[in-house]
Amino acid sequence: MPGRDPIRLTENRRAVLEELRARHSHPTAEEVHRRVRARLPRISLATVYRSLDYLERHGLVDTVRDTEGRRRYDAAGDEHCHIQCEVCGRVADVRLTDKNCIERLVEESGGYEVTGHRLSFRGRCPECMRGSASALGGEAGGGWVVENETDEV
Amino acid sequence: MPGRDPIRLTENRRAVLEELRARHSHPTAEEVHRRVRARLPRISLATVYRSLDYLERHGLVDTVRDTEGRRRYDAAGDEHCHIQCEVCGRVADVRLTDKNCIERLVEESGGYEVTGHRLSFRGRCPECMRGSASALGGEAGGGWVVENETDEV
DNA sequence: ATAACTGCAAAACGTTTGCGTGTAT
DNA sequence: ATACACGCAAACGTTTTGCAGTTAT
Repeated sequence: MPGRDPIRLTENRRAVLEELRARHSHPTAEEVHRRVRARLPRISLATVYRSLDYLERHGLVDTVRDTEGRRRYDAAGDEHCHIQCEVCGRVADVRLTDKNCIERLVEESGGYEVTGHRLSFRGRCPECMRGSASALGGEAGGGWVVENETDEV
Repeated sequence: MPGRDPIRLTENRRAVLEELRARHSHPTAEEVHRRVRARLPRISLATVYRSLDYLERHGLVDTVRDTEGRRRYDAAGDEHCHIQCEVCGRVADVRLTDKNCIERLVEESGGYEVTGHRLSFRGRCPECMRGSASALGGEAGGGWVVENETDEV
């Protein structure tokens, strides 16, 4: 954890961050690269990785592993879970009011002190339930994992 | 999903499966390979991967991604979540009586039909809370994801 | 005789790193 | 002058695949 040092937002890092903030589609590094290159054609994939890593270390970006083991990125915000439609693949945010109760549930049933959990959902989105076989908009993927840290102390 | 064809358990596949059943430590493929080689010194890593894949496709093995994106394997059993101690690294099972209520919670809050979720915990185990800086028994790792399918219809 | 299984080596994939150059949130 | 950031190419660790030989839940 970088202590109190300022966050240096270079043009590259800013472009990466703004891309993530523009759409919350949880892209892979390569997808970020492809999109950011529209603005900065000379940016390399390695720099995108380094930028994402930097932004994550400074708390501006959250990361997540998908079912294939790829890392996916999102601009950090208030913590929430995700749900991915198994028909069209699109990802949406889920806001649960009382998430922490499930941690307490575990503490009561074992001897553990629970410091964090991960939770994500799969399902069918309203549009796809209406039968419109739909856009297949979301980029690939097949299931989501979202970290929900209680650590961080 | 292989329809009704019989499950062919060769010596290699049986050894892999029995290794997973013997200890529920959620090893990586390489760890499985290392252990199975004690019984079958000539088995290759590729065969272990193919066996794990075969066993998973036939419902005998569950897989999970760890935080580094590696796949981890476990003999399929009644569904449960896991918790990993962040001190000693050991993994334990968590049995929640009323898991499905969280899916219903999401359905009520959005328009989604929820067909599955993933849930896993992190924390400190009873022994490590007693200060015994402990065995560091569990193999590496840093956070767990466990699939909890409601699909499967 | 047939189909499935296996070992080996090589490829593929996502991600990280070393190096030399460029830049100055 | 100094520290950081970057592009490029090569390396890395995990997983998959092509091929040729073997086995037979």
